[in-house]
Amino acid sequence: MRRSEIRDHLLETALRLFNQHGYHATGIDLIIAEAGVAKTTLYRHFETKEDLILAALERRDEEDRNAMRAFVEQHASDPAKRLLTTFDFLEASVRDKQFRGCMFVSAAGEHKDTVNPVFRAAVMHKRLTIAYFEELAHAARFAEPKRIANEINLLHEGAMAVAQMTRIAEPVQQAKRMAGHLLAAEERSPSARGGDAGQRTQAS
Amino acid sequence: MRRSEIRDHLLETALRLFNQHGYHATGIDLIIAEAGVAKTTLYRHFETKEDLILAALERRDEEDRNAMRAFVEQHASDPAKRLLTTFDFLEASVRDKQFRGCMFVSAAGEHKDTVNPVFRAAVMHKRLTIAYFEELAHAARFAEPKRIANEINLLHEGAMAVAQMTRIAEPVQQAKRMAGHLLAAEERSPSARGGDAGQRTQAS
DNA sequence: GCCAAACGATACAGATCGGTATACTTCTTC
DNA sequence: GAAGAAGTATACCGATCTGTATCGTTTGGC
Repeated sequence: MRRSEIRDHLLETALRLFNQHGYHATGIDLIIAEAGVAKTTLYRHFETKEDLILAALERRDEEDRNAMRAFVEQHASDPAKRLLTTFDFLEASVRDKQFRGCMFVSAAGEHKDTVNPVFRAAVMHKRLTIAYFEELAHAARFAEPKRIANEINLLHEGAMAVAQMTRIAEPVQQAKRMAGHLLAAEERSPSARGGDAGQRTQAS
Repeated sequence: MRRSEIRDHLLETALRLFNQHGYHATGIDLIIAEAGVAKTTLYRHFETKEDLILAALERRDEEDRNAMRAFVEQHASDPAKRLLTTFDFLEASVRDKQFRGCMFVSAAGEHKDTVNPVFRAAVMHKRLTIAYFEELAHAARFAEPKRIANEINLLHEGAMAVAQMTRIAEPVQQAKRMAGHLLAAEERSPSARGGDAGQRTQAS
């Protein structure tokens, strides 16, 4: 393993274990054992465990948001449909055997102080995710893109929380249907009524 | 303090600390120090820390659901409106200075194994909460009370998750508005169109 | 009022925690 | 190929973890 890869390998191992067991329950000794690395090496790359957690969350944040962008852009072209396609991406994440709930919600749940850097990193991820939703809502010419983005985000959070408990993907599909109904009733700028299914009757 | 009160006092103290710092981060030594009790006493009432967590969650489960029932029955009489009133109860919980997210979601987040008793206790709480929503949805004569209950629950979970990060109550109000729009479009048994605002135009 | 149970206080056990120190080896780079 | 950075392995540090043992004191029920 090349030296520059060790840091990446450590981050991947740490992310996997944090996801499996949580942050407090995952000790440094377990991380280095699973990564096959000496403790000295870990502490050469990360000053403290908290630094490792922060680096892992930053990595996961970028990965997640990039993956969602790529998925959505590939599976839908109409901006309004893209908002709904975010749920398809979420469904794929939830269907993963390794899914155990949102790592950022869990991070905030284990570091509840609002000034804690881990808590703040979790909040930042959610802010950036909402910003993407708003970008899509704006492109879809919804009258209130900020509110739409917050509603989509709330449905995402709800679906993930329910799926964390039930370990099934159905809540995500339900959230998508709910989002579809809500968006269909929203006002949009006239030039947005392009080729997509704008009006929807009460018959589903 | 009478002997029978010690157990209650321990549970209340543990619940407060679990809510403040999380489950792993709250040590037995802190709990007994805050409760002003000897370690021997705690272990006479609870065999292990996990037993303490389970007893605390059971207590919280009953308290929460009883409080929600009482609040809803007091603030609304129409069953359909009662479904929306559950969000008012949630808003009051979130506005509490001590709110740091749903304790059951956090419990499941720190004990992710589905066979873990703590995880199962969290799941049980959610199941019972959904059962109450279904009871209300049935009384309101919605065509699909199970689906309605799951949708209301998903909005509750989403609102709590967002509020856990933002520490504001606005997401709960937003979830209530979303629930109102969704319920207004739902089919209901004819005899349910009593004195409530059954049909709602697209103008909010 | 007696007795047993429960309490408080403290010390301790054994494990694990995050993090450091040391000494030796391997790799990269000039 | 020499030098220095980065790796491994291991021992160790002090703190903290859950849980137990000991012992004297308090208390409630008969």
